[in-house]
Amino acid sequence: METTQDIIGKEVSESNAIIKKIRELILTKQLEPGDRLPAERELAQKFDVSRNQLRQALQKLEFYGLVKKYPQSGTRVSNIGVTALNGMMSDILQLEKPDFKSLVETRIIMETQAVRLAALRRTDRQLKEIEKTHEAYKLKASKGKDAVEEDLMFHIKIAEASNNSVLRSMMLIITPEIITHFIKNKVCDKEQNYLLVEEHQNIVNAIRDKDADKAELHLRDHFKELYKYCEGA
Amino acid sequence: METTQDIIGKEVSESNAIIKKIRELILTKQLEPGDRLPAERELAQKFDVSRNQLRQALQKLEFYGLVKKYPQSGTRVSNIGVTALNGMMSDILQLEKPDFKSLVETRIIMETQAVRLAALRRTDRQLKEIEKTHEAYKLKASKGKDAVEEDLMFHIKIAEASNNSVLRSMMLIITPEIITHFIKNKVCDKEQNYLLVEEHQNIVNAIRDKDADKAELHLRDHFKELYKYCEGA
DNA sequence: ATGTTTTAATTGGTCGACCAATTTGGTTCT
DNA sequence: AGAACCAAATTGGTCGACCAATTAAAACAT
Repeated sequence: METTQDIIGKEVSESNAIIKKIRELILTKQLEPGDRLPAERELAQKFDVSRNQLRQALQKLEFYGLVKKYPQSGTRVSNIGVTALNGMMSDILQLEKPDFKSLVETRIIMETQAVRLAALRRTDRQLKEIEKTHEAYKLKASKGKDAVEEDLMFHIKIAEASNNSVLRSMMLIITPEIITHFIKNKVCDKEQNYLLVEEHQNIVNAIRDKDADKAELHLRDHFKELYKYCEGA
Repeated sequence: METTQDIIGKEVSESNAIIKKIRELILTKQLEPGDRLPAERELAQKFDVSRNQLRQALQKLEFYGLVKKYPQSGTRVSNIGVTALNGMMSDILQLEKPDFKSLVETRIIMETQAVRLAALRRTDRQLKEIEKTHEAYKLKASKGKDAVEEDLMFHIKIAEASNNSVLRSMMLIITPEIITHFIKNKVCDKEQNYLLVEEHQNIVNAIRDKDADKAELHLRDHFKELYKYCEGA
């Protein structure tokens, strides 16, 4: 990240330099999938960097699942083959800060499916949660106030009800950035709030009735404006 | 994250305890959105934990965009409202290790859309990349070898060609876990490889022709088996 | 009074030393 | 010879001290 990708910031370039060196070790067969990496102190010295910098690089690699640390034992290269390791490391080195359009686009993609799953799999408990956040949104909106966060929480609860842990995590990751952008740019059109409330209600009803098609339909409807905005951004 | 979520492992419970305390500060208005957090040393002492443990918790919060660090200056709570902060923190505390079914399901969701975008937006350069990885896959498969990683790299290149940075990042995050699982469980059915090669070729062709519908169709076809497997898992 | 410069205190980041768990090789006992 | 065990060395994790950048207040000049 910032937020999503790099976690750190200042020393990201240093991290990347270290990752490049590790990739080189793999490409030259000095290090193979499944191998134990040299000890952190040793590697740090070999690369002529501080152990902290090395650890940050390893953390990034672990985040992307390319290495796995075993406390008090060692760090192992994931056993996923040289091709994948090399390819993914190269990809990671090129990661860029996510643009807002991509963010929204991805959110729409994930959520149109999440809402289907939610309709099919939601528990009663989860339905109640959704209804609760919907009530909170209605309340705020009826007062003519900004309700961006309540809106997003509503959608997060839907992702939760999809009972897909990965989908849920990913919604969590991208949501704050979207909220921030909305608040910054004052996108929230308060006049339309009464309309959005109705759309939310339609979605809630569809999920209650376990009607996946209807749920997806209403969600797409709900996202029409957002999609337009996102295209323009 | 164990890979995706938690980054650390051992002290994850300690991190969560700290996050709970921070959430409490927010709920009791001792800390409001946009505020500067107390200094790390100060907070650590207040919570009676080491500064390291506190920093790990903050790192997790920053990853999810709930907090932003400003070097040599301070850490600020994201300006996204109490409702969202409280809700998301509670969600983060409940994050679980992703199950394989969710992983594959999410991958299918993302990629069926990614392939559409790739067909529409791919550059010539990206088309070439896709073809290159396809060739690598063909080669390996024709030798009757496992080609799980080459397969996944092919799909990663498609995600790249979607020119959606978020989609790309997320594919990168979930791919290694999928590869690992496949290799472990020897899912790779070598006999079907020639079939998969043809399916890949169809997808490549559709992307080359910039035919989004056809691309999606062939991808869905390609995923049929995978989907069945995932349902059973 | 006001605007500018200096200075002291506070910040998150970094470093090297230390810790406990794990591994490993040798030693001993059977 | 083989198995069980123990101790020394190696591991990633943790801690407290230090660093440079930032900030805010105090001192000064106008």
